[in-house]
Amino acid sequence: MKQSHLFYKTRKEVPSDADSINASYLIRAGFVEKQMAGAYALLPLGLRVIKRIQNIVRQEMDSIGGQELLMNVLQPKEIYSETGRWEKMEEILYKIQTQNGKELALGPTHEEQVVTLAKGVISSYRDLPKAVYQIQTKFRKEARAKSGLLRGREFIMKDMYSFHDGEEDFEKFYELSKKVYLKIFGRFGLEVKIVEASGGVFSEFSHEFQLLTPQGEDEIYYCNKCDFAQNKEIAQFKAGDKCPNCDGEILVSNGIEVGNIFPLSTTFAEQIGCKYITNEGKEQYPVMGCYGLGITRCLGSVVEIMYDNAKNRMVWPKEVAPFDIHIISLNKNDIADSLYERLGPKFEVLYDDRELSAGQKFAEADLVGCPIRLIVSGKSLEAGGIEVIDMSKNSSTIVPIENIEKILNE
RNA sequence: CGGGGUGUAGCGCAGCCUGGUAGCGCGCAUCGUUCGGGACGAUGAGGCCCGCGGUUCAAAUCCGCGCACCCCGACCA
Repeated sequence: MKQSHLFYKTRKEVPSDADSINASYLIRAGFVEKQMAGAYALLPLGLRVIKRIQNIVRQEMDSIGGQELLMNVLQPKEIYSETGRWEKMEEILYKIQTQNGKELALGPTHEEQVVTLAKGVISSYRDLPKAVYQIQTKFRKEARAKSGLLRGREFIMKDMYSFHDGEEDFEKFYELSKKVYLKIFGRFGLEVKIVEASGGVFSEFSHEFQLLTPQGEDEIYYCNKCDFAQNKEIAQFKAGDKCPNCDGEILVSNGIEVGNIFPLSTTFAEQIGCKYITNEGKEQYPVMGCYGLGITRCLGSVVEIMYDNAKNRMVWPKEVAPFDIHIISLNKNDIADSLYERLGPKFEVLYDDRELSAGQKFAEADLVGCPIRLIVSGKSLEAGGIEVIDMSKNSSTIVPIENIEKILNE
């Protein structure tokens, strides 16, 4: 992508209604634009990061047997009739009507629909286990949207639902999902903690994936030695208490909930009447789990952790960067053009082909935040080639033009 | 939902108290000089002053009612 064509504009000043580091940065750098409280448009740069996040999630969900499908944003009131959640989730549901007065909600989550779909698919223990997921925009009527992309009224979420023949099989899958979630967040460059939490309107308990950071809204109590961690909602501790599982000490931190998984038992299946015949010929309800992961929230979280506010500089983790490589030519020259032609097909490349001052190009490049920067200038050519900067290490080397691919592939 | 604050050019703001030609910075356009860390000069374009109603010869400015946004709470997969 030539930067002169890119649909974006960086800003020197942040809109005064930006309420968080992630919103300030993402707007300033031209990744998102705010439509209203809790609703952000993804501009090309932001969407590139989102797509990479989504693809990592897809890969990992597929790796444990998940199958992608896409359910509906429009949910007729009737699908809630057996679960009673039309009333229970009253405060969160955006309700609308068709031209005939039929009542609908904009989907905040999809247990009702997925179980209804499963009724048509699962009739024997031979049909189990099954796991389906979708990546979709969800709508929740937040009383107070805030923290930029971290708490929106409209946000992209991955939600997976699994169906099992018995608790034992469910538990195996549930534990597997924890591992794969940690792997996913690791690929985003995020170190998260698994935290015990309440189940809300879903189940008795749940597990949250919390990114410990002062910017988070949640309060987490965790052990400094072992894996013990609980959400404030259920924690009976205070800072300095002894860990119940080892001789460690309980610490407190804020956290951003980037994922949340719930054991649903057979509750929804029973309510909606989804059953199958076991290998002993008996009717049984499948044991279910649901597995949420906030896609747009992850975008915001990566920024909260990685953005250097003092230097106005971002370095995206390699796997989610909007572009792999940023070519910056400081003087209009054919060498940079041909380098772009060469690398373009092999990498995701952003090429700053504009005629601007070096300072302005560098300042904007710091905002875009590509992990690798290639500088083509009179100075670099005199020194023998292209300057290659690994932004995460801040290391710079001059590489002869013909060796560029070799270096980049390392 | 309760308390507080703010709405003026694409963005950041001043002007409002004390009514009288709508301003500054960034960004944008043209020209020239610059050219390895958001350069400089000159010229120029760009406005439903949040909306509706009221007071007044005259309203961005005063009064009333809405709406939106932000902050602090309450709530929250």
